[in-house]
Amino acid sequence: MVRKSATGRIGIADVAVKAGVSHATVSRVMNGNYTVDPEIASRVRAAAAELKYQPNPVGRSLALGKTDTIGIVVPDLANPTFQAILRGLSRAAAQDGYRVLIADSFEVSSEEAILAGEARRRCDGLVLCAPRMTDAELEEIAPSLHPLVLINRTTATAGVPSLVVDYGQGVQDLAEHLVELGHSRLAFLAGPPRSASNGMRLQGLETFKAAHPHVDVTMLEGGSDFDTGHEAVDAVLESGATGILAFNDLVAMGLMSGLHERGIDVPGDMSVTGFDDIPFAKYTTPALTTAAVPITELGEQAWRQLRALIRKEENDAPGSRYQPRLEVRSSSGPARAARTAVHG
Amino acid sequence: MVRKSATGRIGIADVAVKAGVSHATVSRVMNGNYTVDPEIASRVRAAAAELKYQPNPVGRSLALGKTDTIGIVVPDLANPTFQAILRGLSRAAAQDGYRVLIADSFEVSSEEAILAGEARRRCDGLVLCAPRMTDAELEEIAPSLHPLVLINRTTATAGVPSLVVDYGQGVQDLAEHLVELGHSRLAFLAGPPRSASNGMRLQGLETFKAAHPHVDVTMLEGGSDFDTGHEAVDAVLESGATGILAFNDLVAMGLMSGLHERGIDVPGDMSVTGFDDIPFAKYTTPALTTAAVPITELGEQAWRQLRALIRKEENDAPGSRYQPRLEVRSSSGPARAARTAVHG
DNA sequence: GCGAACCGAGAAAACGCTTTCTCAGCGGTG
DNA sequence: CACCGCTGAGAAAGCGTTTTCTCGGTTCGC
Repeated sequence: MVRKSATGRIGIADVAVKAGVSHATVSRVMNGNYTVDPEIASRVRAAAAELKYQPNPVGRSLALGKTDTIGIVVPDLANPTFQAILRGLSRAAAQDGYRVLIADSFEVSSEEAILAGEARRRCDGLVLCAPRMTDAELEEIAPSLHPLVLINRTTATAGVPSLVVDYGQGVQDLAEHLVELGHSRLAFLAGPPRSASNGMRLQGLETFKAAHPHVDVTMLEGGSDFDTGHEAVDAVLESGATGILAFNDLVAMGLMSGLHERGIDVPGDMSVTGFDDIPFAKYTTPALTTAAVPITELGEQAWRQLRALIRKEENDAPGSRYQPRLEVRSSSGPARAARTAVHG
Repeated sequence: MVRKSATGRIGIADVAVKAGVSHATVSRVMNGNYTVDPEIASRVRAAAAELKYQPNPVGRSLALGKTDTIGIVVPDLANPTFQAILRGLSRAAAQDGYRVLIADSFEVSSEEAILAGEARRRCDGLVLCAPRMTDAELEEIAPSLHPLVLINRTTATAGVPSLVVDYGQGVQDLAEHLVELGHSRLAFLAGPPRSASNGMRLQGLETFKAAHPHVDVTMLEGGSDFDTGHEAVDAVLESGATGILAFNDLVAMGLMSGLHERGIDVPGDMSVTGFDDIPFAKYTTPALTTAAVPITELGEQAWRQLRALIRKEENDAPGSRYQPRLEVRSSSGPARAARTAVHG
């Protein structure tokens, strides 16, 4: 009997009729506008409660010009790193009454820009993790995406904060660690060729090589998941390296699993390091030496920055750089020669 | 110069002016309504392209009464199981042009209903994973949430498909497996007390106990994460059990890590099983024996069911039941006594 | 050659809400 | 007692679309 015509749901008009006031007044009451007579206000509230009225968010959004929703574009929802960013973001945003719309580009770089645009139009702001997109493309779409926060990328576009993890430094720390353990032949099991964070790692390795001319660093092609690591066993063995820097923890885990199948002992015969310190890294056997990134915090921070943009606040910290922390566990150990020396 | 007044973005009106037609005609062209003169249509398209016009989804949603978005409520975004459901759902929905809005209830049961309602109002449909909500509460809100798909719960409300994993059967299979290995003292490291899926496991165990009166099954309190498992080491040891059924893989991993610290050999001294077969289960050491659930597929299926509801199609399969598949790996092995017997 | 059916496009209504505008009604003041 | 300012609530104008309604202009049939 209270059913409204079109949508079948109860609207502001129904409450207005029931309370014997105009719908404008209902709106005022619902939004805590205190210019309404207390007596009428309570009558409206009673009517709303009785009808279980809940304002339609779409109508509200149109009128207010905001959706109380933010979007996030990720390249792969199966990757624990992005899951953690999403979690941190979602949690922080929820505390301020915002919801999160997700868009997974499934590692297809051509989708990234389109998804970003679509998501942005439905939301009040966007967090973009688009490692495959070219710089030129990013530069082109960034202005239309504002308010925008970038993860692991930077742009010349003004007013776009960047949250970037210093992968270069992290990989250097890991390499230093392996060298200190006596490894002189390293191999880097790279990530996806056009990935931005892979580029940062490569740069870090260049710096490292310059500082350690006597250390041999082989570059191996790779990817970003378990399987990549697992399939890389042959290439890794061929390289003759005894210290392996895997693109990330997933790749490292895949590699360790493959090495195990071949009967190669980690860290006895070979040391393996990962990157990210995903929650599972400490539960592998041997526990994975890695570079820990405060990734959930990064998601939270992304929300802070985005919120500042949405509220048009002065943002004193337009972006930040995260230093990975070396997490030494048991997947890395003394190199064969060094170990023999110690034992002898 | 082309900037519109209020929102600052280009609207249909700008295109209309530029093309010298009414905004109704622009709308017709944009929606592929062929009652428009081809010459005019191309003029409109040119204007739209030049202005980079993109229809405002909020306005569209209001007019069309749909948002092309679905919502999902999960109890914990940190849990790989829900991450996998989300991924499968998101992927399947994306293929049909739908986006996913997420709502994390952070295991707070009182939030589940509220979040569900809020999310639903912004979307065309909802997938609900609300293990803590009481049956009564679920029954009460279900009608207002339609189109709705439930995960691991059922309801008497008509037209609400349920996708449920047969945890009862799974835990029975695991218990049988342990018994076959010679274990006669088992312990169940339970999940969150009010969790629906925990209840299903308990029921399964009752059935198991009835069939195996000679087997001793100790019930231990627990939770659903790493830490729970890690902290349960003492209780597990006290129970005297040699075969441990952990609530899920996360708990099993935490437990194994704790046992390892105590120098207890798995599976030599004790067998441990998990549940879910999360991607990391096969990379633990020893690799985890578990009950595999086709969880990504479950997310996909949730979308299928929801889509049928949204499109008001006849739905011949209102819900389905998933049988876990026993995945025997190396965390389970012969019981001490049995093993000795074998060796002797 | 005239009315009927038709076609294409503008005008206007609708979607559900917020907010400005407007105007009764009231109390206070000179 | 007339005027003014103020309060509180209804009317109406958006917000940006889609879609129905309407109507001038053709075209067709007889």
